Amino acid sequence: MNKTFYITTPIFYASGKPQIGNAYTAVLTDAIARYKKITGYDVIFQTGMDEHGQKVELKAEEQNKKPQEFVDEIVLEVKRILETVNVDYDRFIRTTNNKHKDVVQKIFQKLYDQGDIYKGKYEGLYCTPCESFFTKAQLVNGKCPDCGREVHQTSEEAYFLKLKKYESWLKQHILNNPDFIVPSTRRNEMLNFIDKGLDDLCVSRTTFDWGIKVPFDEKHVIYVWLDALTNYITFAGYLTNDEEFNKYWPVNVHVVGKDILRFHSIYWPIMLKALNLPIPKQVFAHPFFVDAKGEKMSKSKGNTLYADDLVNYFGTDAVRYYLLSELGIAHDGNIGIDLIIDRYNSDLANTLGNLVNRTITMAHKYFDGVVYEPLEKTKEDEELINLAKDLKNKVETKMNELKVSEAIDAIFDVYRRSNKYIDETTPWILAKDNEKEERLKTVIYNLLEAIRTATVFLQAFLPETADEIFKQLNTQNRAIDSVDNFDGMDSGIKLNEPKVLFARIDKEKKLEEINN
RNA sequence: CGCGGGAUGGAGCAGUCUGGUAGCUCGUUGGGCUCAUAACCCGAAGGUCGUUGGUUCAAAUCCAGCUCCCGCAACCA
Repeated sequence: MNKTFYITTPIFYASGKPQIGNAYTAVLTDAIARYKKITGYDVIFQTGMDEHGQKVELKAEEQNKKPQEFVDEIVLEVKRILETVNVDYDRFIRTTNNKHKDVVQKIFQKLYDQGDIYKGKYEGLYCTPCESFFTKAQLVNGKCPDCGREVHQTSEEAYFLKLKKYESWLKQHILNNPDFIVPSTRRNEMLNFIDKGLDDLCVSRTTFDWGIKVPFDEKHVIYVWLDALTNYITFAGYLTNDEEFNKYWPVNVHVVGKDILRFHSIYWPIMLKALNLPIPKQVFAHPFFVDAKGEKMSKSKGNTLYADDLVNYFGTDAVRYYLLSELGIAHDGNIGIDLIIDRYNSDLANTLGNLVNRTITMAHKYFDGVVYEPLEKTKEDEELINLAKDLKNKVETKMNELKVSEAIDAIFDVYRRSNKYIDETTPWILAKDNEKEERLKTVIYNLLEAIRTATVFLQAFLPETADEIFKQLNTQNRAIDSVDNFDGMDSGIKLNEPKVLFARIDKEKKLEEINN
């Protein structure tokens, strides 16, 4: 039986169309999941929607819809966007699912019965027209950040989850497991947060209806985190399918945006601990995209980008490539139309596309597209072959550290080196000399095999492009262990016709086209 | 003194733990090549490695101070 690997994205909040940041989280998780799949893991990649809450209720009301009706529509939108960036999830879950609601109520009941949840008073600054509580830090000039009106101190009855009790346990766990929260800079932030002392977490509300009811107190709705975070176990079989639950839980990685790390690395492990369940092996808080000027994207600034628009302009893999290669694990990165065009041209069109095109064209021109067994390898070949053979280990190392952009960079190193190899070996000169025919066959073979090797790994990141390259190479050898001996291209096969993978973009024209 | 991260040629980054010729991608520029998508390959220009002081034969790297930027700071997916 293969080793299991359970990975999740946060569930998307159903208040509107997900923007590029949400798409990034999904694509990043998808890349990791795909990589684990090709390296032989039994993978479950779960994503979905958080469909409850006041905001959803209000949005639905604005559109004269029932909340359920409203979220049913948003689900289609979210799924459509995930499809445009080719996110191949195994499970798409929804918190309005009956089984989920049922298990969440049982969890709430259990935590209440054992004294981890208690009834108290939620005190805070309340804006009556907005029906919302705010913290002091959220206020703008001491007024409500949404409507700008006065807020006043008030309190409502609410249920709380005890955190204090688990504070030192959690801190120890983070200290003892350096990889539990990555990157380390975020880990430090969490430790620092704990050191200030944890206040109990409010887990119910009475100000709206659209949610899961507290089982023994129907005027209370179970508040977002206890409802949303628990999706990771309710859909993994907790209390409903022991066999499956034991197989996949604890989750290997929760991939989250850095804004919601606290909920995943502090509140969530505490909930699990209180339930006497194992906690996640790892929480990965990824950085964010800001616009080309370095400013945060927001609807009011009008600099928001959406994945489906970008895919319209550049295609699925071009967008995936930009997202995955631009952001590392720690620092925020920029995104903008002209930045994407630059990267597209230099990496996808020039380095990769042109390499595949020129190589396959030569194979057709010199040998009618037939692949011949390579003969003796010269010193000239060694560097390329060694680089290609090293790739497996490099990618493995980087992916284990979740350094997706560096893994991609290692793959492109092979493509770059291949372009150089062509100039070193000058096939067009070999082709003029009949006595050099054997050498030319070897050179072409090495190029094809280097491309094939790198493309085996590219599958995880740019699946459509990898498929197209394999198709042009006319090979089905794409398994991870086909790269060990640099002999995965079968001799005797005939390559298919070359087709341009990424046509160069005329920047001026494209910008004009997009702006109109 | 809240905590943490960062400052490296025009841009984005690596190198700092384990001091010893400053590296990569993009851009600019000269050349080469013609298999290819005006592409590819080679060379060049461009950096007092934020700042001040210290340790050392030797500091981007270690130590101390200072300046500027960015995250986190409690219920916001």
